[in-house]
Amino acid sequence: MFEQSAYETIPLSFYQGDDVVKISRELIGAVLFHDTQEGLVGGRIVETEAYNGRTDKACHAYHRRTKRTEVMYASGGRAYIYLCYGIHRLFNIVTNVEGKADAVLIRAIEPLVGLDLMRLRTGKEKKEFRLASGPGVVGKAFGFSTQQTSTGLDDSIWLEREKNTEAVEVVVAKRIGVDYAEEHAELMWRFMLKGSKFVSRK
DNA sequence: TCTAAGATGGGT
DNA sequence: CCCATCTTAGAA
Repeated sequence: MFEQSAYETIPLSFYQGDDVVKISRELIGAVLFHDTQEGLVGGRIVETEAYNGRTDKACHAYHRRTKRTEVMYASGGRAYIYLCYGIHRLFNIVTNVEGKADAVLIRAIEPLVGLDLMRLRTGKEKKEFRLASGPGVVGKAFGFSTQQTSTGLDDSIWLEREKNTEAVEVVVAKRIGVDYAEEHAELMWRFMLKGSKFVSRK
């Protein structure tokens, strides 16, 4: 469960670090919130992927700077939300300093707050461990829209972490759905909370 | 302008 | 395996 007093909001400075792979790993166990008129939802991040604009063929911003990816070039601590396959809204956290296009894709979440609202958004029959077990359903359960891209993570969308950082066991793996990235598809840049049943299915 | 393809998910 | 669905990037 979520014991509020044991958590603190992650400051924007955290996201401005220069190692997106390290940040991706450190975000495992953090709690993501989204407050809307419909209500508050929140949950523990159990799966992430790192994308690096300068060295990574899988990254949308690899050797290009377009209208869609412009937000990735901003300083860390904003949302990058885009439409995938014309259907899904994928939520990313922009990292690094201005000019460096890095981001962390949030792939799966363990629901903690606002489960009824998540079920309303994703479909009544949803099992709890499938409510946000994939980047597409994370976007759906949390009610993200592409218009929120570039929103700062210090307002209606924010993250919290435990004050006394406990050792979190993290599993490392290849990223999903990036076969087009050739040799970079092999990078072990996906991170999961060890033993979590809330991760995306294979 | 035109078009192919995509950091997916759910159903058959 | 198949397909929904629509923006975006890059080509023409």
